[in-house]
Parts: sequence; C-alpha cells; structure tokens
Amino acid sequence: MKTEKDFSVLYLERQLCFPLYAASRLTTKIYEPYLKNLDLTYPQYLVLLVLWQNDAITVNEIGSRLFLESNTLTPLLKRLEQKELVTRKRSAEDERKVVISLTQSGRALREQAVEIPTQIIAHFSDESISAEEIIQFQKTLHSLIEILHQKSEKQ
Amino acid sequence: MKTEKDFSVLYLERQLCFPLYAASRLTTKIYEPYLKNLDLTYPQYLVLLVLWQNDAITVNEIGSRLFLESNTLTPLLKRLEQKELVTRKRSAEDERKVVISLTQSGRALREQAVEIPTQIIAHFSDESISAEEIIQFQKTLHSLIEILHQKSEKQ
DNA sequence: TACATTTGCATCGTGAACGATTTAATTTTA
DNA sequence: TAAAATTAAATCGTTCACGATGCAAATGTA
Repeated sequence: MKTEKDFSVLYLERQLCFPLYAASRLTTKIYEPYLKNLDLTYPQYLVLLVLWQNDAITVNEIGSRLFLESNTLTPLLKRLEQKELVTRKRSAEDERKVVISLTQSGRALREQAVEIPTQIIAHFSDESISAEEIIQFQKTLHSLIEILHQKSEKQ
Repeated sequence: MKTEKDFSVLYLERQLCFPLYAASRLTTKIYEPYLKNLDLTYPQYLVLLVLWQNDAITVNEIGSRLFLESNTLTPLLKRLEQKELVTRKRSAEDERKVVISLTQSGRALREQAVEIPTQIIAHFSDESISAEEIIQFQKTLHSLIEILHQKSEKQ
C-alpha cells in the first residue's frame, strides 16, 4: 500500500522563520513615514540609536550591537557621513579602527527621534495585544536572539 | 532648574522593531547552509513553500501570502525560472496575469526540502526555550502580523 | 461604444544584507 | 626580530526589498 509522504512541516504557517521575516518587514513599514521626516532609512535609524547611546565607537562596536559587519556598515556610514550626521575618523592608537562620532546635527536629531516610539505606541493603543503579552513576547524574542546568535557564531 | 530630557525610550533594547529585525536575520542565517545544498536563497525557498502548498498561482497570489509585490517577485521568479524550478506563463483568460507553476524538478525538490524543518528543530533541541513558550510566541507573532498588516494596508 | 479607472506585472533606482576576498595594521610566536 | 596569524575595515558581486513609474489588459461608467 502506497502512502503519501507528509509535507505539512513545509506549510508556511508552520514555520517560525517566515513570521519573523514578515513581522520584521511589516514593522519597518510602520516606522517608515516617521523616519522619512528625518530623512533616514530604518537601518540608518538603528545605527543612530546605537550612537545616541554610545558615541564615538568603532565600526565593529556598532556591528556587534546590530549583528552587522563592515561590508554592510561601511557604505551605510558613508551615507550618514554625507548627510553630515556622523564623522568617520581613523583611530590614532590603532590605525585599523575607524571611530564613528555624531556631529552636532547627528546629536540634535535625537530630539526629533525621541518622539517616534511614543507615536508608534499610540498607533497600537487600540489593539488587542495586552501589555503582558508584549512583555512576554519580548522576553522570548530576546532569548531566541541569544540562542540564534550563539548558533550563527559557531557555524 | 534644568532637567535632562529622558531619551531612554530610544535605547536599542527597549525597541520592538530591532529584536524582530535581528531575529529575522539570524534565523535566515541558520537556514542558509541547508538552503545552499538546494542552491536556494531564503526568499526563493519561501516562494517554493507557497508553491508546494498551492501550485499554478499568479504572482499576486504568491505576493499576498508573503507580503511581497511584483517588483520584488518578478526578478526572483525569473531566477527560479532560470534554475528550471518554475515556469512563468501568461494566463489565457486574463492576459495581465502571469501564472507560476512548478516544473518536475521544482516539485521534486520538495523531497529534499522536507528534511530541513526537522534538521532546524534538532538544532534547537538542547535549548532552553520550552515548546509552550514557542507556541505562545508564535501566537503573538501571528496576531502582531495581523495587526501590522492591517496598519500597513491603511497607510 | 468611447473614455476613465483599475488591475497585474514589469522596470528602474536606491539602499540594504551578506559571502568572499583584499589590504593594511597589529599581535603572536618561533 | 622576522615570519605567521589575527584583526578591522573596505571592496566587490549577487540578491533581495521597495517606492515610483510605466504599460497593457480588463473593468467600470457615462
């Protein structure tokens, strides 16, 4: 008797990868109109979030926070430099390192950016996900990232 | 008395957007070695997941499942066509539509792909996220996607 | 039936992501 | 100290994402 193989593990809705990918892209879309006002892309905004927390750090240090490497960051940082939001300077102690620092306008932009999270949250206030659910979700997301990061290091 | 403005809402770890973005990219990295064996990229794999569930559908129908549009899908589908995994055919009833169908080898690839989810799960079996936690996480993720999708439609 | 609107896909340009490789500076070790 | 190994950034090529626009087919409306 010939039985059909079970392919249901391949159903889109059973994947974990796809919902993360979809949620990530959809979230970015929510941010976009707000970021457009600041003339920033989403990854550029993330780099600025890092710099607003820790100014004058190297490309690698930014990368380790965002899980990105110089092949992605270098061009992006050059664009931020063109917009005169950051400066790129070779470190004197170690000539291999490039230190990224906020300019005056880079620092100033934080004043406008600080309004964004509030606006995003307001955007969701009418929705049916409870605060506790979000907090639990964030926790799982963080442990997931922890695990995924370790895994991808090892490979 | 001058008080400092509170910028803590801008801390990276307080964002919801960033962990999703990071988790999505890290997850993709876990899949990569498995997909490399099948000579597929991750988005190409997602398109095939859709087609394995529903063959002979239009570009838009694939897009509505993955939240992608023709500007992303058309080039990707052409690459899958070049690999002879799918065919692209104008619909006879409606000449605007392009129907994407699996080829013999496109269908055959499912036999290899079906092993991937099991391997990915095995990858995680030693880890500290419980099954219930994952299930709850997926639920929240799905309602989040639902909400985000509605929001991005409206904008 | 004419004309306007909508729909489905394609094209184009820009900006990520990322593997692979290169280059130069620093560190290790023989 | 000289050679080898490592590290930090940059460069290159390919593949997404996605906004804006174009175009032809289909649909709606006057």
